Amino acid sequence: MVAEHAGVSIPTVSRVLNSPDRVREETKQKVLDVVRTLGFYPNENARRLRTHEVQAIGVIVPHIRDFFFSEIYKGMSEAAEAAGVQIFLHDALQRQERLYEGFPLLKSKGCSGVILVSAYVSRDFETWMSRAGIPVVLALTESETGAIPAFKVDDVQASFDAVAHLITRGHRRIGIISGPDEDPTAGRNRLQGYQSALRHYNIPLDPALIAYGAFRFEHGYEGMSQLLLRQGDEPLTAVYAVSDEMAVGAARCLYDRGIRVPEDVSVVGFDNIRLASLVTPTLTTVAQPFEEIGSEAVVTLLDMIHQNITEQQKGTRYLPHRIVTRESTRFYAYDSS
Amino acid sequence: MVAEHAGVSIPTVSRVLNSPDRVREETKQKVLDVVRTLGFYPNENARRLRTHEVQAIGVIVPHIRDFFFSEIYKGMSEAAEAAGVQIFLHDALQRQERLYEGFPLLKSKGCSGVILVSAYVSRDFETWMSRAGIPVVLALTESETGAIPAFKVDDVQASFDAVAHLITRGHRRIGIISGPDEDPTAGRNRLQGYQSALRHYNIPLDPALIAYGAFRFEHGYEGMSQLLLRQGDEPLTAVYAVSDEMAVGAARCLYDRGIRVPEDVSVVGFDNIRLASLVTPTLTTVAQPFEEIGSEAVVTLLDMIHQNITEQQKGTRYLPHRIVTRESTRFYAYDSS
DNA sequence: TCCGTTTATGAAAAGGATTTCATAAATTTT
DNA sequence: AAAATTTATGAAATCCTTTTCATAAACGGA
Repeated sequence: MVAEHAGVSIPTVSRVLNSPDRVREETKQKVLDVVRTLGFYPNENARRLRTHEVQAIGVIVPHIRDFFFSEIYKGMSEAAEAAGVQIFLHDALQRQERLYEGFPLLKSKGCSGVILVSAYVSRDFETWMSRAGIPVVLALTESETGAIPAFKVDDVQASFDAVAHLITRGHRRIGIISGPDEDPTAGRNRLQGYQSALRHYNIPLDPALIAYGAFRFEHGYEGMSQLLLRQGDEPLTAVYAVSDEMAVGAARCLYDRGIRVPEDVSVVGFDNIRLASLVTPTLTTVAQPFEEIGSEAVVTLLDMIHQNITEQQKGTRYLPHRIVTRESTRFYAYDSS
Repeated sequence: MVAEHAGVSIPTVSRVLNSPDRVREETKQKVLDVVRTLGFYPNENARRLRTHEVQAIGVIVPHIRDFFFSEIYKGMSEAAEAAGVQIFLHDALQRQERLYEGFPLLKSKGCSGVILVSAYVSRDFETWMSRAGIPVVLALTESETGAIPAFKVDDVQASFDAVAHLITRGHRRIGIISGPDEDPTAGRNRLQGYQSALRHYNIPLDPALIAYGAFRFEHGYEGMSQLLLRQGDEPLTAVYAVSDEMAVGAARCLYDRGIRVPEDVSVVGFDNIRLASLVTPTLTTVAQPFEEIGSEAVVTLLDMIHQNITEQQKGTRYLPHRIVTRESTRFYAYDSS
């Protein structure tokens, strides 16, 4: 080790860096000077080998290009850094098998635990994960059996609130562009919230006003154009898309057909990614607390690792969502003619 | 180490795991059985401490929320994975000192090299980097001295092309919302490209048509509103913003003032991030080959690491840009009155 | 059968920090 | 001023592997 420029022993340097009060002021300064001059940083591997600190956790995302990724990653990386833990990122590149591969891979790289973001967790997937023998926490998704700790918003309630936002502003003919029916989290749950809001306010459900898509711009566009074709005599006055990206796609579809947002049709999205406030009109949407979800997931995972358990807080914890009102929704006044 | 259940020595276990051909079949099986039974994984810290074979490189970004991050990261992670190398990400959270910290930090974590993305590299910064004693490659930026390998587009030429795109479509009064003047890469260079395009086509330079900003939506908005105030008797018919985000901000500013894009004013951006094709009108822009830049940077860095040199390919390599024509620009027909 | 190779394994060193323990120096107590 | 206590520091052990290096066993050739 180089810091013997200071003319002290190795342990003294270590003490200066770790427990500065246990060393004389004079020596401390001398050592710190050298440390600064040489730009010395202790070797993390050696230090962790000795201290048994956890060194890394893994994060698996289905697709790093998803807009919300950088939001949730921020929360995760801050929590990880605070705990002195390194994050290993694994991008599944939208391929299911790469999602699976991630677990043994990250484990072999030295990750003591894994956070799985957003991906749908089937029963099969769940047994696969448990076989990996490594603590897992879910973010933005949950497991069917509820055996794995998960952090997300209450999709049913959030969806209910989004639709209620429209209903309380006078809308009655409200379409939905939902996620894939196979996806329980962002698909079925959000559809269910939509349906129960309509029921709650005594508005008839019209299957023609339901479209499905896979969260992307194109799917929003396509879904919207289907809804327009199927809406029948009584045109819809509002659309709820279960992702901001789809909402923007839907808005574009309306724009292309000369239908104004929000004057003719109101649009609500889901996520509150940055995109929502950059488009024109800015998007009313359901805000997910991405950063908080990310940091909570990390904290919980680290707890699990330290206590050496695989299921400390079994089940899903719901974090608060909120409706962000922007330009894409407005009151609808029924024609009195 | 627990694997002495197998009745062999520690090095033998190590050999079974690392160079299986150097151990007798029988012993190998015995050891592997125990390894599987006990679910043994070698301690990564100890292994890395010994081998130095750390197989990791660091990536420093000024701000992970920048839209282009996920684009360039994709290229980097693919190249890194192909080489069997782990990426350690360091988000500077927009703070200059965290940018600096990144180098010793990543090094101490075992990174054998670092890619610095997008951040402006002053002379001071450059000496700091060299002091870290670790190979560095730049992406989307370059060093003043040109001593560090860098990958980016030719900003001057790209800028020239963007403005030429407008000029050849009949525009004469063209404003620019440039980057900060202190930023040579995306600031001065792009401004210079703008100026030389105007000169090349014999169009008078009007200082009133130059605004500055820091690449974000708000700065685009603000810059645009300044240009509108200053444009004088002969209103501008086109604006070139040196980032897509700023271009979207500028478009919003125009929208708010009832000026139509592209009917009244054409808008060109820079980057071709996904945002550009999601907004309405979709944005004509200068496409940067983010993925390629990312992967090239990784490949070069790995070369440098393996050859144990700090400056294999000194200087900047320019990758091809291209103009992507979308809805935000159109031909301008001069009033013949 | 004996000797030179090759092969399989173990003992010991190395890697770079932290931590324990012992000791020298400084400080306080009596 | 001597004894007792506290404080600052270094020597050596430790963390867990991998990697020489040495040695014993197995093998082949003459």
